[in-house]
This record gives sequence, C-alpha cells and structure tokens, in this order.
Amino acid sequence: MIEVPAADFSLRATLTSGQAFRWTEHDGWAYGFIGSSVLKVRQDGDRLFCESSDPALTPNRISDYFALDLNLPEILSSINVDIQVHQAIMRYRGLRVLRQDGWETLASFICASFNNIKRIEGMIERLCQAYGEPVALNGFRGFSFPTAERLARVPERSLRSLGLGYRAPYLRATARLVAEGKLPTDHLRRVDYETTKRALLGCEGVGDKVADCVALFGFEKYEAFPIDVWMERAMRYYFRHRKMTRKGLHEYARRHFGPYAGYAQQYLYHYVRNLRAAESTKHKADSTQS
DNA sequence: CGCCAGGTGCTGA
DNA sequence: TCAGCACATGGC
Repeated sequence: MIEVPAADFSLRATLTSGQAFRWTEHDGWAYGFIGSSVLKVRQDGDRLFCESSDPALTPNRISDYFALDLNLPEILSSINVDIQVHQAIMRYRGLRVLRQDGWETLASFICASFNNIKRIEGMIERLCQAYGEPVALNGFRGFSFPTAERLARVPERSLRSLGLGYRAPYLRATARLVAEGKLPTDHLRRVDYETTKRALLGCEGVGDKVADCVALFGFEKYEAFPIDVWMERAMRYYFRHRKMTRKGLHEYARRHFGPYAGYAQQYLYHYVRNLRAAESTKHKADSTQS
C-alpha cells in the first residue's frame, strides 16, 4: 500500500470534473491509469492510499499526476475575483487540474468534440479494448491507452466501427502526425502556451476549444481557457445582454482570471454542469433535516 | 420522437 | 475576419 500526502485536494471533484475520461469507481476505490500503469486509489482526509500494478508508480509520480506539488490556496486566491467563481470554489475546493499524458489527452479530446461525456467515455474505452494492452490489478481488468504508433496503422473504417463517427479520420491523421514525430509532445510540455496551442491547431479535428483542453489537461498550460457550450452558459453571468463570440469570451476570461485562468475554467465548468443536481440534493438535505 | 452533447472544417460574403 | 452550415452517434 502506497501512501501519498494530499493536502488541499479533492479526489472526487478532480476525477469527476470532465478532464479525464477513464476513471471508474468500485467499492470506494477509484481505478484508472497513469500512463500505461493501473492505479487504485482512495482518499482519507489529507492522504491518498494507493495500489498499483507497476513499481514505477512511486509516491512522487502519483503526486505529480494529481499536481499535488502546486500551492492550491495560492492559485485559488488568484482566480477568486468574482462571486460566481467564488461559489464554484466554495463548492468544489480541492479540485485540481491533472497532469495527464499529452498524446492521450489530445486523442481523447478529438473524440470529445460535439459529443457528450457518457459517449466519449464509451468511445475511448472501446479504443483501449481494441488497440491497448491488457492490464490487471487484483480484480480489476483494463486496457492501456493505445499508442499513436498503433492507432496510426488502424484503418478509418475500423475506428468508425467503434462509434467514432466523423472523428475517425481526424484521430487517424493526428495519430500519424504524432507517430511521425511531427508533433513533438515531449517538447510541447516545455514551451509556452501560444507555441503549444499553435502546434496543436495543426492537427485535424483540433480547433480552439480542443487545443485549449489539451494544452491545459495534457501540457500544463494553466492560462488555457477552453470554451464549450457549458462555459458559454457560465459566461452569461459576465455578459447578461451583450452577445459575445467564443473568441471574445476567451480574451475576456484570460484577462479577467490571469495566469491560472484554466483553473477558473475547470471550477466554473464543473459548477455549472452540476448546478441543477446540486440544487436538488441540497433541497433533499434541507427537507430531511427539518 | 426531437433535442443535446467539453466543436471543427468548409464555404461564401 | 466572420456567420452559416454539414457532420455521426447515442442518451435522454
């Protein structure tokens, strides 16, 4: 059993906030992958308890994946600049932006465009079952995320048969780009946001929104501020009447929230997506208490 | 059944 | 540069 100190952290909020698509829960444990290694993890207060199939998953590696080295209170105070984001922070304090694998994040968010999370999860799971490597841990059986080299050799029709729809050719083309070394994922982690985003926009199926998601979740670019339909809804708070393009919202948000705008985005996204659900459970709690 | 989903690429003004 | 449109699929 590996133990990892985890102050200012909410495993649940982090794993259910729509930045990763492959974590599942069984008997109070979360099962997922860090790279190609399975991790079984649960949180108890300020500590994580972990088991893994791979000795390479050291406490340091796990801590890095969950970005536990970052000073979250400092980040949150830097983005806590209006009442709406303040509410989101109050409700989901401890949510952190993961440091996921760049290629997996890129491929996943190509699948995520114009789609819903349930189906995204299904598509990615089928991709892994078809082209990943089987891995087991205790009773858990899963498949690692396929490499770019592997997906580059898969015919478009095979990807379509997994339910990827019109994204199939995009994913295949991007897998080829990465496999040929024309999109240096290791390098992108070390260059700035603008450079990373420009490189990502060169992939088919990657526009502004997907590029920002990949920059944020896969390449540690915390200025990135992805805008999807949920964020458009959240941003109505700032522009009740004036109609704004996504580009306008993007420029405003980056100025408004600063260098950790991506954290603000993730808190707001999770918050607005769960507004109705949170309200109804709150009413339930209120009525059972009285 | 119609509507919606972590949008993008293409086209024509 | 920007609006308008087609695009696959499955959950609800």
